[in-house]
Amino acid sequence: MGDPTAIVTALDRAGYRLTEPRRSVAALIADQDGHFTAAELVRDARVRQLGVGRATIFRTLEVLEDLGAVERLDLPNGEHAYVGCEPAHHHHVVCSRCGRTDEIDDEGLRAIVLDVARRTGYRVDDHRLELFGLCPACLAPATTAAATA
Amino acid sequence: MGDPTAIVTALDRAGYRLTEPRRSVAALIADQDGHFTAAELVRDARVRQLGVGRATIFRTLEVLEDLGAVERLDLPNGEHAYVGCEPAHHHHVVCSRCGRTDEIDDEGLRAIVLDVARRTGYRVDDHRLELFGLCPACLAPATTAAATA
DNA sequence: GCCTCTCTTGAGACTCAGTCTCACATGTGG
DNA sequence: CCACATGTGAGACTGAGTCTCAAGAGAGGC
Repeated sequence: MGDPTAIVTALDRAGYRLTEPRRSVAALIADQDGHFTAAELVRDARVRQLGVGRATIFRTLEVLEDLGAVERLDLPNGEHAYVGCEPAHHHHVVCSRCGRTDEIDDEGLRAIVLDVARRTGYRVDDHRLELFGLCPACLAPATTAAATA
Repeated sequence: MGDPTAIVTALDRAGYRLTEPRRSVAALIADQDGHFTAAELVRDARVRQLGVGRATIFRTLEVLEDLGAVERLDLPNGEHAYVGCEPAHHHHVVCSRCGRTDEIDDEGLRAIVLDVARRTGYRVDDHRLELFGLCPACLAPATTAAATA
C-alpha cells in the first residue's frame, strides 16, 4: 500500500480541488508497482468499487502528467504506460518482465544532445530516453537457472 | 518521388512475395518526407486509388519494421509514426514542425547504458532515444523573425 | 453552519487506431 | 501453365482515449 500524499499535495498546491475521485485515483496510483496503464487503473477502480468513472481517470492522469507527478512511458509493444515519480527531469529503466521501473538521471545525455545539435544543426528542445531490460530481481532466477542448466 | 527499390529488395531478400499491394506501399513510403503515420499511408493510398486495403498497409508496415526497413517512433503527442531508414541500429532527431527526421548514431549512448546497468543492476537489453526540436530549415525563419522583432 | 459559484464528475456516445476473420486472389517454384 | 502456399480486401470487431452535458460537490465567504 503506497502513500498517495505526495500526489494529493501536488494537486492541492497547483490549485486543483481535492475531490474524492482524485483522492481515489491517487490511492490507486500509489498502490501500483512499477508502471501501469490507464486501463489497469480503470479495472482496479472497478474492482474496488470506487465509483470513479473512466473519463475521470484519464483526466486525472492528464493533470498529474502536467504536474510531473506521473510520467508517461511508451512501452516497446506500443502501449502507453505511466509511472509515478518525482517531478524532475529524468528517465527510466523498465523491467520487461515485472514492470518495475527505476529512475536514472540525465547525466551524460546532455553531452549527446549537444553533440547531435552541433552536427545536425537542429535545435533540440526535448528528448526521451527509455531503457528496457531485466531488473536485478528478475535477473537472479534467470542466471541461477542458466548456471544450473 | 522517392525510390522504393530498397524496400522492395529488402522484402524480396527476406523471402516475402513481391506482390502488387506491397509495391504500392513501398512506393507510398518512399514518397513520404520525414515521418508518417499508418493513417497517412491509408489516406494516400485511397487518394491515389491504389486499391490497397487498410489491413494490408498495417501488415506491410509490420513486416517492414521487422526487416528494419522502417522504424517506429513514438511522437511526444502519443501518436505512432514511422520513418523509412537504413536497417542498422540508430536513433532519430525529429523536427516538431515539419516532421523531418535525421538519423543519429549510437555514439556515446553505449557508455550511458553501461553506466546505468552498473549502477542499477539491471541487464539492459534494449533502449530507445528520440530527440525532438526544430530542424535547420524550420529554425532559419524563426531566428530571422526573432532578430527582426 | 450553510450558500453560492465554479470546477469536477459519471454515463455513455463517439472516434479512431489497430487486429482479426475468411472467402477469394495471386505470386512463384516446379 | 498449374497447384498451392502466401497474401489480400472488406468489413466486423476491440479497446484506448475524447467529448458532451446534466448533475454533483469542493471551497471560500458570510
